Amino acid sequence: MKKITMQDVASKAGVSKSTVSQYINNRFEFMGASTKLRVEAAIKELGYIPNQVAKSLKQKKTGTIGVIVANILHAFSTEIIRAIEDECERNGFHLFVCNADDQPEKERSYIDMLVAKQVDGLVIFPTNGNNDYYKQLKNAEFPIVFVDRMINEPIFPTLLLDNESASQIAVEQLAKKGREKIGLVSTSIAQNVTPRIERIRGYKKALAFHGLSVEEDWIVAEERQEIGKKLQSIWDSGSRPEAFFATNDLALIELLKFIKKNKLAIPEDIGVIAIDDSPFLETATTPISVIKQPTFEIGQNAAETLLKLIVSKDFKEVYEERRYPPILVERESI
Amino acid sequence: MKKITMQDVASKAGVSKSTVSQYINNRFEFMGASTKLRVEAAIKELGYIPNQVAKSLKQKKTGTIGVIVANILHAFSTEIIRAIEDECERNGFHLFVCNADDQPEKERSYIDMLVAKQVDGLVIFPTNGNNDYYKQLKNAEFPIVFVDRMINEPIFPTLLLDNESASQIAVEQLAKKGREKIGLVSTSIAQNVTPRIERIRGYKKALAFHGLSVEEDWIVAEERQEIGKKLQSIWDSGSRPEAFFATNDLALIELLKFIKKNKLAIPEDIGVIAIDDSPFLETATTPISVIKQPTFEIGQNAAETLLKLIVSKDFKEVYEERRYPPILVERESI
DNA sequence: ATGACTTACTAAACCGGTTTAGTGCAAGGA
DNA sequence: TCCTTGCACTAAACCGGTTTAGTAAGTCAT
Repeated sequence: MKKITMQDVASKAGVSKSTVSQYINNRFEFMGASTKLRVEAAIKELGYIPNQVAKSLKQKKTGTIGVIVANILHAFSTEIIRAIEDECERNGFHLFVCNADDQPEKERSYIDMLVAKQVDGLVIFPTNGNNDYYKQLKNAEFPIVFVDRMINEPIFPTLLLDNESASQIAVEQLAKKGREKIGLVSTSIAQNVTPRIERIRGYKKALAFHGLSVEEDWIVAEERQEIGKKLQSIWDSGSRPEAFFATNDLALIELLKFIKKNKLAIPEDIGVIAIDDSPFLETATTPISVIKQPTFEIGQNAAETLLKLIVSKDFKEVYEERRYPPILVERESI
Repeated sequence: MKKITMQDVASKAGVSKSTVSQYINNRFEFMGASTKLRVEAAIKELGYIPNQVAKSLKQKKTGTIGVIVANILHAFSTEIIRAIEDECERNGFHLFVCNADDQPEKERSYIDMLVAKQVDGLVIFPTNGNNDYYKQLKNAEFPIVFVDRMINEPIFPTLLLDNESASQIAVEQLAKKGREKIGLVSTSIAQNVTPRIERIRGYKKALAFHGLSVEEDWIVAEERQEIGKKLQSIWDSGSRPEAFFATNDLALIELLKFIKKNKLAIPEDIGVIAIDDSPFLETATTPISVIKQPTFEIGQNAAETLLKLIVSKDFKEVYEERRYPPILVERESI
C-alpha cells in the first residue's frame, strides 16, 4: 500500500497542497467553507497522516528531546524519566531515552546521534568525561539541562539533590538513636560522580558535627560486585560499625544481602538508613528508613526548564545549580 | 551560530554536495585521494554533523522504533524496554518509549504520533481497545510486534510468557508443602488483559489437578488501591487461605503490605509466591519465592523479530504466538 | 469606469540530505 | 586519428511538507 501524501489529498479535494497544509495547521481565516469540507472529507477518506519528518525538516524542530541517563539501573533514573515523560507529553514532546552506562564515550556517541536526529534539546545525567563537548554545544546554543550531577563549569541549568543535607539527615537519625560507629556504603567513586562525592563529604561533616570520628575503613565505595566482599572484610576484621548508611538503592541492595548472609538483625545488630526509596522497603520485616529524593519534582522541573530554554533560546553565561531538599521517611531500621 | 550543512562543507572543500554525500556514506570507489582528504578536513574543521531528518525524509526510514508499554510501573515493562534498547543499539536503532497507562485512547494517540514521526516499526503491549486499528496497520504493512498480551486475531508476531505454566508451578510449589487453601492476588481483570486472565485460569486448572477446590472468594483481582481492602475483608471473614499467589509485582507489593499490617509471619502464618522478581525480594527476612519471566530473552527476541520484519517486510497472514517458559526461583516463603 | 481592498486560493521556493543520469577528461585500443 | 572505456565528479530531481509572494475574482467607494 502506497503512503498517502499531502499531494494525494490535494488532488482528491481538487485544491493545492498549500490549501491542505493550511487546513492541517488550522489556519481557516481565508478558507471557504466548502473547501474546508472537501479537504476534511479527502483526509478522512484516504486516512491521511501528515509526515512529521518532512515538517521537521522545514521547521527545524522535531518536538523531540533526548534523555541520557548515567545508569538506568538506578530507580532514581527511571523515576526521573517518568516525570520528564509526563511533562513532555503535556507539551506535545517525545523522548529518546539513552543509557550511557557511566561511560563517557557512550555518552558522547549518544549525544552525536541525538544531535544528528535533530532533537530540540537534551537532559543529561553527565558523566565527567565530555566537558569540552558540552562547551561546544553551549557555543552552538544547543539547549541542555543537567540532572543529578554537576560538571566543573555550570554552563547549563543543573538540578540535583542537596546531597550534603541528605547525609546530614542520615547521620543525625542514626546518632539520635545513640549509634556512634557509623559506616557508609556507596557505589564506586572512581569517576568523581557528584552525588557520591557530596554524600560522603556530607557524611564526614555530619559525623564531625555530632562529635563522632571518621573511620576511613568503614567507608565502602566500590563497584557493585565488590561491595559484599569489602563489607565482609570489615566485619571479619572485628572492628565493626553499629550502623550503615547506604548512599543509593544499588548500595542498599548489596548491604542488605550482606546483612542477610551474616544473619544480622535490623536494627538490633545493625542500623540501616539509605537514600532512595522502593515500595518493597516498606514491607520488609523491619521496614527500612530512607531519605527520598523528590524525583517527580526534579524530573518535571528539568523538563520545564529545558522546554523553556528551547523556546526562549535565552542562554545565560553561567547557572547557579538548583538544589532539592531530601525527604526523610522514618521507618524502623535505625 | 549557524547550522553547518552539507553545502557548507562542499563549498569549503571545493566540491559538490554529491561528493560530500558520497564521502559521508563511505562510497569511495570513484573518489580521488586528494578530494577525500579535502572533504575530510572540511568536515572536521566545520564540525559538520549530517542532518538525519533530511536523510530520513529521502530514504523513508528513520532508524527509530516505538515501544508502547501498557503500564510502565511494572518492573517487567522496564526490563523489557531495557532488553529492546540493548538489541536496538547493536543495530543502530533508537527508541521512543511511550506509556499507554492501560488506556486504549492513549495507546491509539501514541500510535498515531509514532506513525507520523515515521518510526520504522512498533513494539506494543496491546490494550484490548484498538484491534481495528491494528488491522489497518497490518494492511498498510506496518511492522509491529506484540509483547506480553495477545489480541483476538494473531495478525502480528506475539511474544509472551507461558502464563498457565507459571500458575501451575506456583500452585504446585504451594501444594508440595501441604498448602490446601490457596488464594490469588491480581491487579484488575476488567480489561481482559491476557496474562491476568491466563494466570487465573492456570491457577484454577492447577488447583483442580491437585485435587484442591476453587474458592472464588479467595481470588482478589482489583485495582491496585482496592487490593488491600479486599484482602482485609477476606481475612476478617474468618475463612482464610493458608497461602497467596500474587500474579505480578504490583499485586505482591499490596499483598506484602497487607501481611505486614496484620503482623503475619511468612511462611508460618501465610505462604507467598509471586510472578516477577525484584532484587529486594531476595533480601527479605523471609526471602520470597518467585517465578521469573525471561524478560531479557523476550525483549531481545521482540526487537530481533521486529527488526527482521522491518527489513524483510515479509508479512504472514497470521502468526503463532511464541511462549516463554517461566523460571522458578525457590526461596523460603512457601 | 476606475482604483483600492478583501477574500480565497495557488505556484514555487525551500528545508538538507540522497540518488540518478550525465559530463568532461585521460588513457588505451583499433 | 577516432572511438571506447573508466575515472572523478556534478547538476538536478526528489523526499513531503511549510511558507512566501502573488494572482484572480469580487466588492465597494468615488
